[in-house]
Amino acid sequence: MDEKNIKRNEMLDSARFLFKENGFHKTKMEDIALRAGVGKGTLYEYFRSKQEIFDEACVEYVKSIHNYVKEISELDVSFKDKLVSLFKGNQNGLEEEFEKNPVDYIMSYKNIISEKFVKTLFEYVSDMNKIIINIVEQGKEEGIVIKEIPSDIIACSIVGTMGEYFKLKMQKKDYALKDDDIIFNLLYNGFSVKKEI
Amino acid sequence: MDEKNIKRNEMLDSARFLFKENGFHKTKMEDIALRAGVGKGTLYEYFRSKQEIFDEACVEYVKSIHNYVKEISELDVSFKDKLVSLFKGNQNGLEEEFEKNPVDYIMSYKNIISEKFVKTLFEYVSDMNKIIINIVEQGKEEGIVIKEIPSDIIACSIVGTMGEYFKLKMQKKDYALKDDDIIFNLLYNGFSVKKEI
Amino acid sequence: MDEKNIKRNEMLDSARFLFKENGFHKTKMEDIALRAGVGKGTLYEYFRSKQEIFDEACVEYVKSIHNYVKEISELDVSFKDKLVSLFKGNQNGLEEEFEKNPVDYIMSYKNIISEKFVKTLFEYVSDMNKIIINIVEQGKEEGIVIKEIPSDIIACSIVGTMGEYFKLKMQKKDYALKDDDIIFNLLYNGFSVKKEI
Amino acid sequence: MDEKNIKRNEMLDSARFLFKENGFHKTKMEDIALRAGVGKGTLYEYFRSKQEIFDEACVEYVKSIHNYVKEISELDVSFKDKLVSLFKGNQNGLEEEFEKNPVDYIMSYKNIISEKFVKTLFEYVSDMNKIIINIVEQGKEEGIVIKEIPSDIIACSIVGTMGEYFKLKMQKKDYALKDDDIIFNLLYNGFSVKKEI
DNA sequence: TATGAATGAGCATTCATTCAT
DNA sequence: AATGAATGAATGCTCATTCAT
Repeated sequence: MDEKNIKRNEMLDSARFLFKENGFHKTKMEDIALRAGVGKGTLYEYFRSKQEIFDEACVEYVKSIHNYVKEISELDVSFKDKLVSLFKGNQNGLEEEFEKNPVDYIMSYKNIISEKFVKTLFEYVSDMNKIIINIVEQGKEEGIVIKEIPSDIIACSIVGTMGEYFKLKMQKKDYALKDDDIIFNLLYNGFSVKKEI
Repeated sequence: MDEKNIKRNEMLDSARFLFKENGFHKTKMEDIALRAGVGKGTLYEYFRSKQEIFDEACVEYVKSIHNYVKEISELDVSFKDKLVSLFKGNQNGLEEEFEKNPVDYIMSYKNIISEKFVKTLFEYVSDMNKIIINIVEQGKEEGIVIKEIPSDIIACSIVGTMGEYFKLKMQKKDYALKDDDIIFNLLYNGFSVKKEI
Repeated sequence: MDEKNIKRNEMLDSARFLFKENGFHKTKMEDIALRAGVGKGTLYEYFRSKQEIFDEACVEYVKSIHNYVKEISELDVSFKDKLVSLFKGNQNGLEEEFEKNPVDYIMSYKNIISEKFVKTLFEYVSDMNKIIINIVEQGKEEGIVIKEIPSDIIACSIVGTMGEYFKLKMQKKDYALKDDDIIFNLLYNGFSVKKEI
Repeated sequence: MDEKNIKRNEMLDSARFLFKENGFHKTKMEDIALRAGVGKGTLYEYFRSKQEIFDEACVEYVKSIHNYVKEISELDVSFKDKLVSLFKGNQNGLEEEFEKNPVDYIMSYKNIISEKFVKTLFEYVSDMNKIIINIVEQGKEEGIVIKEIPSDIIACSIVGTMGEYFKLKMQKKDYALKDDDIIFNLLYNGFSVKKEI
């Protein structure tokens, strides 16, 4: 039965790769089967339809990000360390997964993912938001984050900046590690010139 | 000739609406024609193919954002006012346009948009990035933005935060105008508690 | 009213040229109109349909061959001269018309020409056969053609040889006028070596 | 693999029948499939397109005539016997095949057959001409055919007469076997009255 | 259980024809 | 009378899915 699951995952991996590479409609069941090294009919022994494969692949994707964020949030470390960990995401083999914000990911597939899965996925995303907000609130408790700013807005800033920064990093050839420090400093202190007395 | 262009735009609008609503593959030429109030054949008098309609609609979309940003950048106002204007985008009927970052938009359609148009679109995006960076540099000249932080990283922060904030706003039922102030303050000063002497 | 007929013929000529060049299905009404220098709608002022244009063009073609043969048959000249005239057909601007035997022509279009016109055309062809047979019979009366051979079979030989000879001539670069004599001799005396006494 | 070829041929036969009966454009893929007793999609498992089916059917047709002629030419029999065999073609189930001269056949489809196949077909035809000319030259060697007449012109006469004679035979209800003798005599000795001494 | 040959619903596209100007 | 923009019926082809082996 475990062997069955291994095979299933191989198919799902083929599918994920091809969906990412060529999109849903340009990916044919035959391609998936070929890449997974099985017959076309076999796919239907493990999945009800192409749609189901796609749905599962999507859930898998969003789940992986969710788990990643959840794991970080549950570490017994400081707010700052959690923030750093979140930003390192793309250095752990998850790069390609993180190239797209989960919400944008879902939105771009909203006409392809089965309706009920869209709901599931948004639940994951909503949960992720809560987790991020929890991290922010840990920062407030630690006296690092200003209590007066609503946590959801701070989460916005963190997530948005993080996403754009990822994109920048990916295309930047002269990316330097110190850029990471700069981005943290930016989040902490903003970009305005501080008037010294 | 102008009349011809009006009709053309009506068709393009129908198409845009349906593509946005149902995606490329679920949108049939017949649907587009029906919604535009013309015959199926008429579409082919104005466009070579479904693909061409889609490409044009995409370009139109990215162009509209590009123009919006460009216009703001060319205003004879302060850095701060330009920033404010960028953030108001979604209050001018462009909301639905701005619901997605252009890069994510292009990426989500990268398997559908014709290759040559993907290139065109990325040129627009690249130009938009430059425009935003220019605005940041105006801020530096005005002595408002810290010169030591690379402008592209600041742009990241602005664009990313802006995007996420838009999403938050759209789903927030109790959105208050003061939230706008909060987000600006966040960008300017970050979220860290400032130690007073 | 005569002017009307001139225009009509211009359209028919365009059509004939294009049908011959590209075939029925690759010839669009728009092409015919364009070549005739009129609007697409105008074609429908003069003809009921594309089919009608095609039918008329075909009839015109077969009629032209029929008339050519008929005219020759009615000349007040000897059998031999009539035969020579028939063979000269392709030297009078009718070459391209004669490149195909009318029967083959009709057969190759039997699925395109309207049924009632196929009938008409075969009547023309049948009449042409009779005319050729009449010419052969004139030859018999003149004591030149052997009376014992059925005239229709002789007509076969003349028409078939003539057709193939035309094809040969068209592709032959070193065609010499004396070839014409050879072919006549062949028809008259066959190809067998004659045993002299 | 052989089974696959049998099926393929069944489809090709359906297609050939329908193309012959109704022409290329009036023959729908669905009709071909229906007649072959397979699904529409199956046709595309065996052929790339309707065009490919048509091309193959044409090649098959011209090939069959070519082979027929080639086989006769390679028999170890006299010139006369080869000629007789050629004229019997239509008594061996090839009738319907021979109803049209291959050149006329190709010409009538020149706008439908793929260009590269037209070339292939004309190569077959050209080869057939050479074969016929070889037969004529055998006749010369045997001392039966007059050496002074160019062989290609004699071939013209044979092929042309043969073609027309076939047509006549097909429509003749009172066709008699002795007609065959008459036609041979005609080819050998022509139609002119011979002056006896 | 695994397979891939067979299937046919579904859709983009073409082009003869119409009709308002 | 002449036009050409608008039309939609008609059809080739794709590919997810089935099922006999």
